[in-house]
Amino acid sequence: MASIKDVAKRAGVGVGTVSRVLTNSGYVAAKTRQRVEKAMAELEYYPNEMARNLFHNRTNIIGLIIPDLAHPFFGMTARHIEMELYRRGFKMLVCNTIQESSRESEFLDMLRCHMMDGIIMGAHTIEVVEYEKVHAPVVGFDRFLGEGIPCISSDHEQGGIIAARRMLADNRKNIIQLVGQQNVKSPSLDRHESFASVCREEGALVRNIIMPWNDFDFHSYRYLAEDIYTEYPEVDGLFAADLPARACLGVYLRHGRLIPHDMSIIGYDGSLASDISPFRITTVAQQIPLIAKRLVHRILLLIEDSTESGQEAPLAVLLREGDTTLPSAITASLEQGD
Amino acid sequence: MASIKDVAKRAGVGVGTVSRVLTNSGYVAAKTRQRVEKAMAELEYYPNEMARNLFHNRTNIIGLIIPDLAHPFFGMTARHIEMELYRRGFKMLVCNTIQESSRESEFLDMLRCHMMDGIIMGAHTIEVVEYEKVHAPVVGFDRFLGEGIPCISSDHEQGGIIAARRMLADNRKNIIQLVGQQNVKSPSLDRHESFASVCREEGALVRNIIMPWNDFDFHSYRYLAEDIYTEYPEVDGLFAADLPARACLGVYLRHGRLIPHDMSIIGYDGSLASDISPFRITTVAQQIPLIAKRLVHRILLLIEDSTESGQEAPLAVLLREGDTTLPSAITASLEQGD
DNA sequence: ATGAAAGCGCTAACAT
DNA sequence: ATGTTAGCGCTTTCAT
Repeated sequence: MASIKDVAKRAGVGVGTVSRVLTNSGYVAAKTRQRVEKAMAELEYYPNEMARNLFHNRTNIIGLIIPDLAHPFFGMTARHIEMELYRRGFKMLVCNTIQESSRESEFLDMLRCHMMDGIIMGAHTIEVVEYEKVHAPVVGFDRFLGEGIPCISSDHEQGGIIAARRMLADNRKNIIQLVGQQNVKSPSLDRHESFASVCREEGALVRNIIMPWNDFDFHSYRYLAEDIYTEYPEVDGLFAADLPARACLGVYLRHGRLIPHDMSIIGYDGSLASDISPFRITTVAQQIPLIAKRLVHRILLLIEDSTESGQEAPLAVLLREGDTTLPSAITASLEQGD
Repeated sequence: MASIKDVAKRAGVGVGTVSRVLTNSGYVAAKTRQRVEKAMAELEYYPNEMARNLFHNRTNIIGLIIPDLAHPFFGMTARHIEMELYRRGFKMLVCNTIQESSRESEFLDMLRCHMMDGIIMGAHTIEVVEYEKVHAPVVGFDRFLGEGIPCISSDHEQGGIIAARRMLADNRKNIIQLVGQQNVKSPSLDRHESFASVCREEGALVRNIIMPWNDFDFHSYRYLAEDIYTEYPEVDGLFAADLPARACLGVYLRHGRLIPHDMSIIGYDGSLASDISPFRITTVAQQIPLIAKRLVHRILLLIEDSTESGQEAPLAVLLREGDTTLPSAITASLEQGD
């Protein structure tokens, strides 16, 4: 592999000159530049990034820690983050934690080792304490990492309210809400409280069911849905993340429930899992491209100026109508006091 | 940030000694080691990976180029590749090409710049020629990159045959097959030929419909499915990748077709998109974890010894029964000459 | 305008 | 057993 020295020798100049044409800095005579460029081409020279990184103390790599790339929501988020990073001249290194907190820790160590310039942290595994000690750029994605650490997330409280209103518009009274494990402090949990309280204010019954695991195996969701059906066949409203919502949809349908006539199902996230056929799930959609943009914006800001701080307003979520809530005509008539 | 020099100074030793305790090599007295370790702890020292990389001429980073992380098949594949790489002490840098060939090229340049130790190439954008000139470890995922470059893929020819047999077992005669754009040479295209020829041997009619784009927008699939229904309402068999298969499922159902009674649908890939509720799609599943293992194995082999070559046998695919083909009892009776 | 040289942080060979 | 030193390939002063 040709190095800068080889190029310099071949062009009959010093390495400094080669470096100057490489970086387009300082003075270099037009014909010297030509000679250097010719030498580069002939040697198929590519500047060694590792050496440059060492010098600049920067890799232009951002780490992304998420639970699981195979989950539709995280896959889509990762995709948008990568595109946004690319637009800004950065690359993305991914870490799937798959529920192993050791992985999260090791990835953090890589940050301390200057392997990455910063980390976007979207998994829900280890303790928050660790992060306060990492003296390097970190931004949380749906996760509170400590006082000084920015956190980007959707307005989940509003999300719960939107879901509740939609549920009430369908006149549902006997509602189940599926709640994920709460091992860490995440703003996304806010939706459960706001959902329940809005529903209850209107006199509906809301039961919270905690999902016992934390991985994203669709089969587990199916079993859970089956259990729920067995225990609560009379339920008329269900609020859950897109994937478990879909599992419930399948089970209740199979047991003969007419959806949306007998029962409304509202998903959360707005991932591909809600938008697929047959039966689009009515869902509270997060604005994934926007989330990605904010995350990237924030982490790069932090890299430029590590004193940057300050939280920002959560991002709006949007109700997306599907086939699992009553068509608007019916809903409207209900509201007029059906 | 503390460097090795700081540690050496604080421990009252030379940098060589510090390096020796760091790498566990050479001789170092027990109590010297202790002093060094104490100094490291006090300074919160983390060895600088960039410097190490420069010295070893290795980053332990593997690049993954794929069309789109948000696509269920690629998201799942990326997840397994990352896990496998991690197990072997490597990290994964991702590039979504999103149909932009410039992205593929730029990523390739990063390989030449020693930013990565190797690349797993699974996108379908630029010309093959470029790859023959990259003098660095590359392995293709479902893509032929040239003579010397290993390619890992499923046995797609067999996949087509399996799908065809299953279709025929349901006694289907009027079949549509959805075919992706063929901008590059990919073994995955083999399934279309084998599928069609097996079906035709048995006297079934097979129409190929080329999908006009190359991105993975579910809405586009839905429109296409609608067009297909309009033009071919009488079709009784459909073979397509999981996502378009699902789009067709939705459209045909909505138009009142009974599935699987009136019509069989067989997907391809075995991604989450086939396994979700309601209606599991009968699909020819690729063994994604195994593919990931092979890809990683291959690329690491190539890194150890760049003369490594030789193709390997394609990976078996598995039929996974779902709700879009006839239940086996009915199928069996058909086979006995119903 | 250009060459020489110092240094980024680390490792490994070479002294002692 | 340990300190010293020469690179790894690049960038950036600092002379000239």
